Amino acid sequence: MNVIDILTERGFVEARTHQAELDAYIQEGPVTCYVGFDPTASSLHIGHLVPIMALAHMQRAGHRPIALVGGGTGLVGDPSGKTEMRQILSIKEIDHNAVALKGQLSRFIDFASQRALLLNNAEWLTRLEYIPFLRDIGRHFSVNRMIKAESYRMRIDSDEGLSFIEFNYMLLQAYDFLELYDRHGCRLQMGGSDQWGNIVAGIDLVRKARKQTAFGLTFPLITTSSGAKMGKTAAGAVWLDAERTTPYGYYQYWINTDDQDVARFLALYTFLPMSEVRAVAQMAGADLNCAKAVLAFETTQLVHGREQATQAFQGAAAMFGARAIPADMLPSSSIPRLGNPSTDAAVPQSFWKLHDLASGVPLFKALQMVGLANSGGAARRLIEQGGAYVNGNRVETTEYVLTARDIQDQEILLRSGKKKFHKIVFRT
RNA sequence: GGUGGGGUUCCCGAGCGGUCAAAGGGAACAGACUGUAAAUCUGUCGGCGAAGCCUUCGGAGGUUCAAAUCCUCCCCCCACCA
Repeated sequence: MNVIDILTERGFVEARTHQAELDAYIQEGPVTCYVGFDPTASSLHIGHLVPIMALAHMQRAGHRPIALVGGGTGLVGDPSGKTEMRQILSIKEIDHNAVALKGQLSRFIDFASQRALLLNNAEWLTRLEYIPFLRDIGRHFSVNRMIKAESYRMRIDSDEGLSFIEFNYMLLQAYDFLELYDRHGCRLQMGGSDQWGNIVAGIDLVRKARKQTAFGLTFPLITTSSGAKMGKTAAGAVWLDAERTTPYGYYQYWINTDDQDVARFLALYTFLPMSEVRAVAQMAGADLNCAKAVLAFETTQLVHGREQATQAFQGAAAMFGARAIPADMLPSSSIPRLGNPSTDAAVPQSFWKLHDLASGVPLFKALQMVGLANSGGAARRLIEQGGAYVNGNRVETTEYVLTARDIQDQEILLRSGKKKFHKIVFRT
């Protein structure tokens, strides 16, 4: 089974060019492939996981992945599939972001001793000179063809239109491919399905400029069964950066996976063997919930490490009830299975002093302070609708005032709705 | 540069002098049902210690007892023309 087969089996492949030739090329021996990441934020989010995992699978199969941080292309902004023009970032912001992305990618891919490369296309793109670029690269591109590209169509048809700077994006990405071919013999580019046009443009450029065949592979856009884009919540994206999304929050995102998505996500977002993952597709009810715990644990562990994942798992047990994971459930997972202490260390918390409570704090105000409600009005509504709890007891009146009597074991546990908890810890 | 059409609360989108904190839908939140799932039904959905008041309809002025709605200037977007 070659790596393309593995990726296909696990649900990573939407489309690919030159199917037979690509297979033959992969069989020949270790290859070099790349995926680009635009540094539009200082953290990657769940939406980036598919390409990251794909690169990790490539490395595990003995190939050499290149993670290309788009320090140069980020200056231009990819319009592919976007309905609105991207905010153009400053060079300083992009450099800062590029550094942050490198750190996050390193958790999934081993960049030691050239086993994988981490490059920044600012290295070559920012040095380009306009006229030579037009003459050497630009002449290979047909505008007639470009404007027909699916990736541009949305914008060309839209009210907002497409600016010239964005129109150039395709050339720059194609040029990246050529550059990586020249420098590192890279002949395979992978990317999201919205990247198809850009990838094909690069393949064409390598063929025209170097008379060589290059390959492309795209990933499907992952949506949840309910149709939502992966990793989007009301609060925004789910980030890999622990400062933006806590490990507990990250774990919670995954454990709330739709029933129908569990097996698919285990295949995509963990390294658990497919023989075990397939069994999950038959599960329902309690078993399936255990599988969700495994999914949440494994994904959290990948990003935040074992200790943080364990704390998130135990925190969930403390809040929602412990759950024994059967030994034969996804046996390759290293999730703790027996005698789990349920510690709530990972549960969102804040620290108060006893005298903060001296004259009592109205509950609606506390809910707001702690972040369980966005405003006093929202907090009042929450209480009115019966969604506010203190130490597990539903609060009946908006007039409720927290006092020292509510403290249990140095803590007050607040809860909003069924699953949002916050712990106030009292220190003298 | 000319002509025409636009910019409304998180998003889409009605409103076109008072009854507008602004219809409807989506998202979101809460309740019921459950399994920290989905679907469904119900309620909520600018801010304020909740009384009434305050701030919102691209920006700045103006008319009026009263402006998201009328007028002036400006900014931005789109279409067609040049």
